[in-house]
Amino acid sequence: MFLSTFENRIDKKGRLSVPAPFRAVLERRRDPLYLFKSLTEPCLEGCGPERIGQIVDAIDSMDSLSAEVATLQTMLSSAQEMKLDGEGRMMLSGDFIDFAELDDMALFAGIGRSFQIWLPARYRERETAARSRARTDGLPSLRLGGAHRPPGDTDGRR
Amino acid sequence: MFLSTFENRIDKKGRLSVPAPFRAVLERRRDPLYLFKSLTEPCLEGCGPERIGQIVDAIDSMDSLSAEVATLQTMLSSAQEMKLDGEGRMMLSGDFIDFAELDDMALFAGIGRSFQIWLPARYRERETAARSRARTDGLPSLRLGGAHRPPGDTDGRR
DNA sequence: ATATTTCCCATGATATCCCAAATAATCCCA
DNA sequence: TGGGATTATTTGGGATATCATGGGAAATAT
Repeated sequence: MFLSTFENRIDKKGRLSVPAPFRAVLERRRDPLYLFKSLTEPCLEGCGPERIGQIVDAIDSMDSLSAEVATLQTMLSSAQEMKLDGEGRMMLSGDFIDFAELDDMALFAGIGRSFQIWLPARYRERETAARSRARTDGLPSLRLGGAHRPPGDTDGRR
Repeated sequence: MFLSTFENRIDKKGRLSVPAPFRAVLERRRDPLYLFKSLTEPCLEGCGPERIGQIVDAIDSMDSLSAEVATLQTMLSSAQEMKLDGEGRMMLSGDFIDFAELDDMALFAGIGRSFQIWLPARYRERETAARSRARTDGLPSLRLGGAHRPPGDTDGRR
């Protein structure tokens, strides 16, 4: 799972360290890292191959003429497999830098099965907005059930 | 179950002992400990992996454009898996310390399936406020044996 | 040839490990 | 029941390892 946030520097050669905990998630499965442009927000998304596969499968199962398919294809066509150097750094293409409007710092935000890369200031704005929404609107309805498991269920989920 | 309150010192390296009874709860299941910033209050929340997994799964099953997803992502992005040293201590990041406005003492308050970490003075304020509310407004309706929530109950608990 | 990328090693900051001291809780026997 | 001993737990500090970062040199491409 990709969790937590990390803020790393983009050096003058354009290199950016992938946070060690995120690398560990990928290396445990010997997975390469893919980055692509978010469809909905000015940030980059990072994930392993299984998520890319899910998108491919979703496209295959849809009407190939639909607008949704065109949208998903946009994600795939922006995706790059990132190669990391010996120290776990990647080089961001100018296209990626421009899209996320990054300058010399990048903020990695883990969201479970994937993570995002943001301009730090922009991420913080968004976080503040989410927190004030949570205070006024309440928390999202999560079926944080737990209460209904039958006795003996030891909950093997991760 | 996480119960009772404990007050421990944050040493100058930023280390904080997790109360032994709380560690016992996690170790019995061989669960790691996760901390994240509360969405609504100036405190940290601690839990095991099952709650994190519920959030991850909820995100995957929701409309990824909704505000609720952004809120849940904020929770995950603030979550960290805490590694404990041989003595059962964790290192609090500066972000966590700032968010909960902790200085050199931290109060752990067990609330069943999770616990909270507060600045001790702030926790006590809150506790007395809650007690006086209970006297003036009456008790919230408690329905023990809660296995019977009707479908659609959104479960505002945290 | 010139610019860019990749590889390699150095460095400082910070987290982790390991052992020891201090404090608090528990036990046991009178 | 009391008090001393034993154990569990918390706290402290030094040594070690990890990680982000920076820069030079080699390799690759333009």
